[in-house]
Parts: sequence; C-alpha cells; structure tokens
Amino acid sequence: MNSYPIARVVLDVPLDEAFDYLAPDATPEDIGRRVRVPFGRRQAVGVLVELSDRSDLPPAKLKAITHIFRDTPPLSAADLKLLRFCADYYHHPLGEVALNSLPTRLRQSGEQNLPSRRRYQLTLAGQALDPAQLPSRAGVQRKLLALLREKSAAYREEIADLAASAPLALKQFLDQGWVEEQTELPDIARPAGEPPALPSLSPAQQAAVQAVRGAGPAYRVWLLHGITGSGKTEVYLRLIADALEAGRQALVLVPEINLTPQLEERIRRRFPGRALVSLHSGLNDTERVHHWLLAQAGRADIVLGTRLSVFTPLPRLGLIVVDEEHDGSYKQQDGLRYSARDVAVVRANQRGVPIVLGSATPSLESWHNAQTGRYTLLELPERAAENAVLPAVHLVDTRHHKPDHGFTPPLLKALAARLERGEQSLVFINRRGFAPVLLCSACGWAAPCHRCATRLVVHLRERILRCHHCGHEERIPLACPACGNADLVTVGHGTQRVEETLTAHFPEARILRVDRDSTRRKHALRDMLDQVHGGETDILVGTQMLAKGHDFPLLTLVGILDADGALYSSDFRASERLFSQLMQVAGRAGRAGAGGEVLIQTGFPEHPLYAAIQRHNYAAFAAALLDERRVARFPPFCHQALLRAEAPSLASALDFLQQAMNAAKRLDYPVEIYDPVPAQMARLAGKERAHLLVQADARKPLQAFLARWMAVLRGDKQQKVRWSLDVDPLEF
DNA sequence: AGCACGCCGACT
DNA sequence: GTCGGCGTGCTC
Repeated sequence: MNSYPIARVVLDVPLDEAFDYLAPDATPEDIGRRVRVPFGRRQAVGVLVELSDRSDLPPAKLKAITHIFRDTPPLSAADLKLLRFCADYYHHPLGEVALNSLPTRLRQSGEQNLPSRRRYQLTLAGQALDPAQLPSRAGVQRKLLALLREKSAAYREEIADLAASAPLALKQFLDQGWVEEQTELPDIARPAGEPPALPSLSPAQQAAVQAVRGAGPAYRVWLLHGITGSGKTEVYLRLIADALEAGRQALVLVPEINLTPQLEERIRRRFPGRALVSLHSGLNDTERVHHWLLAQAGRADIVLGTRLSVFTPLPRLGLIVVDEEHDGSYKQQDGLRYSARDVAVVRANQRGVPIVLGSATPSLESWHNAQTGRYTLLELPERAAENAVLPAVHLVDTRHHKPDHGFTPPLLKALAARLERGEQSLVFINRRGFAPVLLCSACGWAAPCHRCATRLVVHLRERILRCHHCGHEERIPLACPACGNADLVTVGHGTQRVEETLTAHFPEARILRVDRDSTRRKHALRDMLDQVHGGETDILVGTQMLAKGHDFPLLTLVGILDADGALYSSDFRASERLFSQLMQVAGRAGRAGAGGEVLIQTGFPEHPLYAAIQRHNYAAFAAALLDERRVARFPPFCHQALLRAEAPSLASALDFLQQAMNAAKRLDYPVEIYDPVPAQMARLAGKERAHLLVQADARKPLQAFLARWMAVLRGDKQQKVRWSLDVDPLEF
C-alpha cells in the first residue's frame, strides 16, 4: 500500500474541480500523467494533478483509476504551472485547459497509435547463442545474428535490408526468445550540410542582437519593432542560434496563416543538424503528436507553431519568439479565450528565459509596455536589403477624383504605367465577393442574412448570395421579395467586381484574384503565388491574404480601395488594425531595388491615420492613439473582461446579463460594471448575442472580482443561456 | 460536456 | 399501446 492512495484528476468537462480516485499504485512520478478513469457511465481521459493521503468524500463514492498512461512522460511541474496560470487567469476549468493543450491523440485513450519505431536487440539467451548451433544452411540467420551482435540493436528497416528472408529470420529469433522488440519515438529528418554563410547585419540588427545577448539568459521581454523588410527574422535567427548553442530549445510562435512553410524552410536551412518541429493546422494527428512528443522529450531543438503551441512542453526551453505579435490570431475566440502572446510572456517569466515580440506595428498594449519600461524596445528603422527603400505613399482624394466603378483616374493611370513597363501591381480591397449589397431600386430592400444581423454578399460568378459570417447561401432572387420590383442593383465593390472592372479597362493584362474564394482549392494559393513570382501576372487583386508576409519582388504599385470604413468605426481598436493592415500591404511594394508606390483612395485624406501611413511613422500614430485611449480610459489604461451571452432571443440574453450585473454589483469590488448591450454582430448563425463589460484600473482587483463573480454565476444552476467569460477581449 | 432518467405527444 | 421530445441532475 502506497502512502498516497488518492489521486486528484482533472477532466475535459466544464466543471471547475478535480475528481478524487483510488490509485493504490500511483507514485509521485505519475503527477502530470494522463490517466483513464470511470466517469459517470463512461471512461474518460484526464490528467493526474495531485496525490493525497485523504479525500473529503465518503469512501463508497470513490472509484479506482482504470489506467495510468506511462508510455509517455508526464507533464512537468513547470508545464502544469503554466496550465494552472491559464485556468486561473482566464477563469476556465483546469481540466479543459490541460486536456486542450494536448494533441488530440493524447486526449483519446489510446497508447497503441503513437508514432513508434521498432528496434530489436539480443536477449541474454541470444547473446549466449553460438552461431554454430544454427542450422548450417541458415545463412540469413547468421547474418542477422552478426548484425545484432555488432550494433547491439537494429531497426526493422536495417534488418529488412539484409536479405529478403531476414524478416522471417527475425520472427524465428523472436519466437526462440533470442531477440526482444522495443519501440521508441522516431526521430525526424535533420537537414544535412554546412551552415550557410551568415548575411551581414545592419547596425540596428547588430545592436538588437547585442542587447539581447548582453542581457543574458534571464527573463526579459524584448519588443522588436522593425518595418517590413528590416530584417526581424535575421535577428530571431541569431538569437535562436545562441539558444541552441547553449543547449536550449527555442519556441517560435507565428500567426495562423499560410506563410509558416516559408519561415520553416528558412530556419531549417539555417540550422543543419538541428531538429526543427512544426505544429500548425496543416499537420495530421499523427504528425502533430509526434512533433509534440519530440519537443517534450527534449529531442526537438526548435518548435515553430501557431497559437496552441505556446503550451508545448519544452524541458530545455531557452528562448521564445512571437512573430507579428500584434496579430489577432494569437487570441482564441472561443472556449478558453487565451492570448498566446500573453501566455508566452507569462511562460517566459515562469521559466526565466528571454522572449522577443516582433512586429512592424506592435499592439498598443506591447508598445505601451515598452514606453513604460516593462518591456525593452529594440528598433530596426531601416530596410535591411541593399537598395531597398520605403514606398512613396500618395493619397488620392476621392472627393476631387471621382471613382468610376471604384477606380479613380490617378490609380488607373498608375496601373497603366506599370503595365507598360512590365511591372506588377496589387489592388487591395478587403472585401471578397462581387458586391456587399444587393439592393431593390424601388423599395430599398437589401438582401439580409436571416441568421445574422448582416447583409448577404453578392457572388455573381456562382450566382448566389452568401453570408460571410455564417456561410449561409441562397440563389440571387430575380425580383425583390418585398415589392416584386425586378430592378435589383448591386452596390459597392468586392474583389470579383474589381477584377471585372480591371479586365474591362486592361483587356490585355493578366489579372489574378487572390481571396478566400479563389484559393479554396488545395495548394491554390501556393500555385497562384508561384505564378506571381514567375512574372505570369500583371495585376493582383486581393484581400488581407496578400497583406501578410509574401514577398513580391516584381511589384512596384499597390492601390488601396475602400479603406475608409474603419476610420470612424465604433470599435475602438479598428484604427489600430487598419493602420497595421495598411502598413503591411504598403510593405508589399518595392521590396526590391525599384522604389515602390502606394496609392490610397480616400474621402478623408486629412485623417491623421493616413498622414502617419504616408510618413511610415508608427511611433507618432501609436502615440496619438495611446493619448486617445488614456483620455477615454481604454486598454492599455484599464483592464477589461467581457461576459458574453448567447440565447435564442436577445431579451433572454440581456435578462441573464442583467442578473449577472446585479450579482456583480452586490459583490462590491472596485471595478466598473457597465450595462448589458447587444454585441456588435447582434445575431450570428441564428443566435442572439449580448455582453456585459467590466473594467478596472489594475489587474489584481479585476481578477479577484472575476473569481468571486464566476463562482456565483456557476453556482446559480439553471440558466438557459450559453455564457462565457472573455478576459482581455479584443472583439466586441 | 456527456449521459442518464423522466414524464408528455404522434405513430409502426 | 410504444418511440422520442429535451427538462434536470450528476459525474470522484
């Protein structure tokens, strides 16, 4: 009998407690291990988080653990500490946090399907075997014995290479008890070859690398601010090299977009002989668990992945890099609504390692932290590539230059000039489809989505109306369903209409549209980008998708249509996002020697956002936005949490929130509690949504309040609305 | 979240 | 007479 007969187990259920089980043979080594337990009528997989010599439950209620999975290492104390932090900070059950941090294969109760490689070695009996005892004609058996003697262990493939009948000989050896089989986690391919010659660093890059190096291996947050093309990646690579040199692992986080492969290739080439492992949505479950296990075993040197990989166990962690730290995809928008960037900072702190947050347009939160000295700012002010200059940004005032089908004469002229010179252009419009509105010219009816509080977008090519929020599709009506008028008009522009307009203007041009619709096919985006790089395209029309990462050396003009919408949005983060997006798109122009040009069509050319874009002046714009936020007491000058509710009717959602608000006020904490309001997208996929904002000047009182409030809300059993808490919300 | 049990409507 | 609707209650 063990001195710890009780195991506390957390499970993937929305219950904020651990469950006690009898575990007579569990040892402290098993803390952090996956276990299978009976739970109600079924078996569930959980994580053993604590051992105890007693339970508060009557012994009759205790069931025994079914199985402790000892085929993989347990989560370490450090891993569990990070998961506990997330559970506490985001007020989410530890079991859900822990189980969701594991690859799906490990959430299922299988130890049989893990990637493994079979290895064979001689048993004592096998070692004692005299080859003369083998049948005289068994040459293959002799060869096999010789191989196993020489190598002490051999993989199945090596044995198969001996002779066609070698596997049979192996089976005979196994049957005789001369050989035993073991399984091990397979390695991954490491690139061979010499490290490439290192590119020389600009003075700013050099200074950044030296600063981080000089500070040593301790925790510190570095904000690497560098415009597109300033060579942030090269700085990451030098710092990763340092970490590897010191025998540590590096964790590199990237946004959820399709440019991971490029970065992966670049890192792989840079570190021959090192094991780089990726964790992103393109992997299947087997690859994912394989990579994860290699990281956990300390056999992967570099882990490159999206949001979820921030939780990957890394015993030798020495450096964290968060590329494009401002990117919204680091924030999970359902379930555990964590920010991988923020969790990465906490993790670096817990592990005592440096973390580098990189961006051309840092989030105002990070920028503010750099201004106040919590983070250390590293600036890369110049483009690193030789001859590379920043594109000239011009504003085209649409009040003077009237757009025809979305295009002003100056933009058309600029496009024509590029065509003449054989250079590429990019027309950016952040709206796919043909037109955002189908309007009845007689009664003003505009095709609505019946499940969302939004309008359907016209997709003329497919002859359908599509909701970009819930995916609902319907045929384009022939007449207005409200008044019967047959004159329905499309209003506004999307990528399809822009493509059509350009084709009409430049019939000889090779035009390529790149958006979610045109790249739905597998590898479509890659094929299209190859076309662009091969010079087979004259004009690119595209959305956001084209803004990120991709290099277009032949591109010298970027035209931006319809960006004004975000200028006066009710979302206080809209202009921050627009700025970041425009900086990124503008950065596509002129990465090569030729100075690029950016034309922005706008009805508000005097807006400070555009002035800042023109001067490529992030710092000035950030300062202005931070002033606004300070005055309005918005983040980062306060800390927020949003209670979100979803119900069949808006009234019931608001009613629930009203009661939650009353309960919150009774708790009497120094936090501000706002009235419940409908969400910005009040109806989504048939569900009415509303929320309630709470905010405080400091994290501590907010957190203390949230803990009490959640306990009250969870205790109140019968609510028919679905609700969730969003700490540090980005979207309203 | 599952997965039961439990008590009221249209059907082989 | 049953199959099945989802209300409500529990899971160590």
